[in-house]
Amino acid sequence: MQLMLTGLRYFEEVARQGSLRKAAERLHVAASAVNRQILKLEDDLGVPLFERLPRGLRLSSAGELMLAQIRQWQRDERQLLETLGDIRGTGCAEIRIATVESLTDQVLPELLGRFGERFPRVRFALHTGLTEEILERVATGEADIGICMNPPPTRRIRFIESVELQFGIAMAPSHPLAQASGVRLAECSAYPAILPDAEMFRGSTLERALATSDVELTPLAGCNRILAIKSLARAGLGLAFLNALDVARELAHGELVFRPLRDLRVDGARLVLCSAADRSLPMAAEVLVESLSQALRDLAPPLD
Amino acid sequence: MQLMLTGLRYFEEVARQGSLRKAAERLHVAASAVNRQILKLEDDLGVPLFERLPRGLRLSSAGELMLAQIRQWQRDERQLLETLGDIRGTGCAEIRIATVESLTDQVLPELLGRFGERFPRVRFALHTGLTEEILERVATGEADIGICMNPPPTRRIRFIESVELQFGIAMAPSHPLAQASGVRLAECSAYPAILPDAEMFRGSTLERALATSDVELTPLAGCNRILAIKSLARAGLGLAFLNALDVARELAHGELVFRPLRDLRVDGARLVLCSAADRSLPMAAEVLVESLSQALRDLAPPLD
DNA sequence: CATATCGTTGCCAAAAAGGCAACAGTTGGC
DNA sequence: GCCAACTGTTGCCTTTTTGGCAACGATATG
Repeated sequence: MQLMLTGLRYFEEVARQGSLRKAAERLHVAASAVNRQILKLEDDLGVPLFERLPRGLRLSSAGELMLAQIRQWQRDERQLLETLGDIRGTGCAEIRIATVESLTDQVLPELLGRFGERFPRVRFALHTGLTEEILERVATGEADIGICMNPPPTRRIRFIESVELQFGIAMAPSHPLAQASGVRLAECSAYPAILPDAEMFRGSTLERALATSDVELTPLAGCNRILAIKSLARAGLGLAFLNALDVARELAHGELVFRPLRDLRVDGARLVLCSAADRSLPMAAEVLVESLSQALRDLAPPLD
Repeated sequence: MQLMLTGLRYFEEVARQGSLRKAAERLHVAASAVNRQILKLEDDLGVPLFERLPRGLRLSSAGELMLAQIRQWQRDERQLLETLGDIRGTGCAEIRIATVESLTDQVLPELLGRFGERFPRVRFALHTGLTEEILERVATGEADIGICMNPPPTRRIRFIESVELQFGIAMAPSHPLAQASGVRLAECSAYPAILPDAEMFRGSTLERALATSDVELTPLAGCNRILAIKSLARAGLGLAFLNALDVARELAHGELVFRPLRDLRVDGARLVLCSAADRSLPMAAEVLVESLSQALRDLAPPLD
């Protein structure tokens, strides 16, 4: 496997050896062949690359430049071939995932960990964002795989798997509603709410839930990070309107209590796995998609 | 003139066009030829570079990497060929000169200016230093041309031209000795002297002049820069022991007065042009050497 | 003066690349 | 539904490039 022109390889060896015949020997070719390549190079470039001495060849100024460049190219080639070698068998060196924030907390790390055992050489690029940005990245090819909430239908995107998450309220264990069994949306208005900011709110499950009712919440805080919303709820400041996945870890640790909203009749919290419609995924990415599909399906039966 | 493998050029064009036939058309070859190069590349690398769609080819992950590298190599190639083009006709893109400080004041700039009119694309690298360092640079090839004072004989260096400079004292016009016509070394001991520091003193003309006489100078200041020595002398602080070349510009401006030392009988101030013995100079450098030879010879008849 | 080593060149065989025509598959328009 | 217009691919052949071998002239070394 040689990406470089034979003449350049020969040139490098001649420069290294200072002699046509020595170079030819190491290259396992006839000296005349090497010589002709050098002469052709010099003729093409219009510049002598060597000065001819009675005992051999020595680089000219032009040759020095040429040699430096060739060495650089050889390094480039080695690295490229190494990376391509990694790709062989996996289809790619890196899988770029655009995802909602909540998956990066627990589900995705565990899944990627298992994936890494099977494909040790594949790296990952995670980017978290909101639905709009995720879809944009998938569509433009900046991301191979996307996982987002409630995506609008598009033919640029191929939707692979879709699961309905439980939507409800999360609160500190000390909160009055923590003991209630079936909470309605209207009951929540009596307590302070920790809401997402305008950008997160747009298109969210909560937006549609409020639109289909006449409930007015009493906002205490707005926030552009789920992590922050959860922290505020954990501190007992109020109710957080999230889905079960968002608080999976806090539930497991008993830091938060989750109650689904009983009267919610919008198909609100759809978590969707997707990729670009017009491109086929590398093999390893396809495998990862399959694992992700399974993982999402496992989320479907209510965690609690 | 193409330094890159044909297969890589074809690949780049195919990636650009997204189609074998379109690429083949732009490359002025048959589509089958292009196709075979691509297939051969993929076979050699063991990785598919394109995914085959009914409407053409699209880059795979491996192909993206490959393309990025090839684009880089194309940029490298353009720049290299440009530089080599500059070298064509001159033999080099840069001439590296190691020289004594005093030449960089007036003689060298003027000479390089004239040289630049004839070889506009040749750049220069000037390095000033003392004899030892200059010879070292020339010998190791760090410099193409050296100009130094009183070099010890070596067979690693080829001495091209050698001129004897007048050695004497430089002083402010107001100095008592400025009016004297023939000054002896012994007379100088009566006045403060501005001497070079230990490193500059070693091997210098002054060292040998003092060694062959029993004169004791009265040092006022030591200095490691000729410029500083001259400035001190110009300010009237004392006598500076230099050669005529060192003060050529100040003499022309009337800022200093120079008096050769009459009784000096050492072949002290030899300014020598040299290059490495074991390498031949690029054409442009050879021309510059010839100009320098002439310029040095022009210094030989006393300036004053 | 002999010998060894250097780059270079002519002649010929081997290998690589290119051209042409045909084939199989998909897409888009009528 | 069929035809035209694409696509990539393959077999057969010619052209071009590259390599091997032997010999030549020149230079340095013993």
